[in-house]
Amino acid sequence: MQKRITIKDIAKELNVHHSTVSRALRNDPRVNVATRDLVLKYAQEHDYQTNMNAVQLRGATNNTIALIVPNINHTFFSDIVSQLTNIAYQKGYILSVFQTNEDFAQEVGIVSTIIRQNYAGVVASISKNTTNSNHFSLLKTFGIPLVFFDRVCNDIQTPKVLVNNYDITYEATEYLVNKGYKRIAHLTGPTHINVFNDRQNGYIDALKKHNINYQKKIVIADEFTVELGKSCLVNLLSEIDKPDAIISSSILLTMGIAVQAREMSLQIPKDLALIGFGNQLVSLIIQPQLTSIYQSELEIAEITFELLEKMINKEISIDSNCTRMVRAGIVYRDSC
Amino acid sequence: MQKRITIKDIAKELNVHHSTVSRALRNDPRVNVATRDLVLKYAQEHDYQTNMNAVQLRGATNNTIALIVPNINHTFFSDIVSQLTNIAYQKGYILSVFQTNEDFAQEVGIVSTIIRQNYAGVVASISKNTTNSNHFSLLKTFGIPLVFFDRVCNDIQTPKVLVNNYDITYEATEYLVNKGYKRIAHLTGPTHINVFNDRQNGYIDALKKHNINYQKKIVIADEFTVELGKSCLVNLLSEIDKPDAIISSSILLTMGIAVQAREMSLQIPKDLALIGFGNQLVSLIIQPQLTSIYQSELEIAEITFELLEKMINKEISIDSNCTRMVRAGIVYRDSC
DNA sequence: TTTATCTTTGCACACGTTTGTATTTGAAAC
DNA sequence: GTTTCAAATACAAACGTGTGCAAAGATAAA
Repeated sequence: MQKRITIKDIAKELNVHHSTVSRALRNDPRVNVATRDLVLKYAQEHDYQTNMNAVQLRGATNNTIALIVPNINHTFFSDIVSQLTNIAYQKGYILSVFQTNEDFAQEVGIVSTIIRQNYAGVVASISKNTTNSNHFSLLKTFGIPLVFFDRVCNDIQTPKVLVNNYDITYEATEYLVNKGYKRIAHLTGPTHINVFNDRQNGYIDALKKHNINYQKKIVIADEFTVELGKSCLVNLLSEIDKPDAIISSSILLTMGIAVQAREMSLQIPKDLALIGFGNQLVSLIIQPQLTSIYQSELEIAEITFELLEKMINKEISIDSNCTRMVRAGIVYRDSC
Repeated sequence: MQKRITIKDIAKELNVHHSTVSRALRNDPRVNVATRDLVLKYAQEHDYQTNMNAVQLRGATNNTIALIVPNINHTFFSDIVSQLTNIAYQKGYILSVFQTNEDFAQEVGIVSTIIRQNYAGVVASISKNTTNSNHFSLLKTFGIPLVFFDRVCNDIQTPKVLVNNYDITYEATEYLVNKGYKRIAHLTGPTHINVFNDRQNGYIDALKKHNINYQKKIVIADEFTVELGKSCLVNLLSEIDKPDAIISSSILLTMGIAVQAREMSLQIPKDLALIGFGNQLVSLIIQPQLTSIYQSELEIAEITFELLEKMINKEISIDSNCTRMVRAGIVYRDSC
């Protein structure tokens, strides 16, 4: 392992001052073309790589954007990662992804790391166990642009990209009601997260509007797995007034329900209607194909990046509180 | 946005020298307990965050490990990400994930970024379009530990964690032969990648051993999508000697085949046997459930991290060329 | 030849932190 | 009161790069 080559090494070798080398490397017009080419050639041949720590120490920023997600395993988030990676790359940035694993302590640690390095900006969707937002406001304190998407901290003034979860759940519920289902259950996540709270309210309000008094059937799942989906269905069916339809907030829970229904020889949609958030491959693979709620990960990524880039370029303030809404939609298939 | 607080700010405020503050923050015994507590208290209250650029400029390394993957969307890789994130966190590191999107230029850019910052180490699986490994050897030049997993560059001396693709594909092929299938096709990826090359060789050798002369039915897919899987099956079935079994190298291709078969009213496994790499949720959801080849992402992640950590701690050389093999297995279900 | 103007290069300091060495302080020993 | 020693703190240099300013060198105008 050889020592890292620096601007001073090049300068010494070429008998010029290191400031000349510095300028040459950045195509400063103040340096003679001949010497510039000489420097560039030497740098190229000797694999010179800028030491960004030195550059950033002088106040410059990274060309790296940090993306914080709860769980990269969930299709929604991995799709966001993919889209955002591409957009960022096209715009000259590099995207660096961090997974909190739904763990508050890890989230705090990650934000801390991001602050200690000089990232250009941060895109985040918070963990289920995030109890306070001090670490995120710290980002703002240090002047690092922050955009939330999907799961957000409401008590912090920063741009947010949301999905119209209330509306779409209202619509989905109403759709089931109009199809004749009366005992509609809702399987969702912890309601201290805006996403699940909005969905629950949409569900409740839709039932209210249609004077259906079945609103107690809300099951809060603390984790999203197929197993939990299966046991949820078992529990729901063991009660006196079994549901005849379920709106599920997670694709894995939905799959659990579908699999369990199959194992119990329940017919979908005859015995049980099913409509789930997340329009992924499995929704098409499973029989019957599932009526699903889709969200455009591309659109979310685009808007999120657009806001972040504007913050980085000081076109909008770091304290801006603008909220952008992305519309979800329903893909009608055979499970209702 | 307030100015970032530094060690010197604290020093000035507390009327001590900044070197004392520096020592206090790192619990150096040479500083008085009283002043230490004073410093720590002040730092805490004013949200002091170490400027890692300054620290790293002096030669120190990050506590961050970079993970480079072709595509975070593929379950195999997102599982690796999850596992590796957890392991790294437990060991006091933070994992930062980069997606190359199977693009060589992006891969080069990412490696360059990693070098310019001072990452503690790199874990990588190369892109499909990686034509040379200069950028990776540059990592070694700069003394940054590198471990390859799954898809590797063979021409570079560094630890590698591989899956026994040859053996398992041989085994899978033999299994189909023993089940009575004679016209076994193989749907796989570009064979300049070790993974697909190994699988293809396992397939070919198994057929050879059993004197089956059907080895021309190898289809190289340049991308892994459901759509391509579907069209591949259409093409294969349009030929004279149609296959009666397929070994597929990608879960998405496998799904495409299964969906197309369903649409053409082909019975699996009666009309067509199917065995695919990747044992994921969809393999269980689809009917009939698929016989699949699984690889332990946890085991791969563990071994990879173990090797990387040893390199970081100088327990093994940065030029070590050790190769560790992880065993894949077959889950027997209903598609053969 | 002298003066003015422009091009090119060199110099020195700053960024925030760490660390070896020097200095100060205070107390104990003589 | 002076010396000795240890504890605590201050000083200074270094890491690699960028940049305002000064200086030198070259060219053109007078």
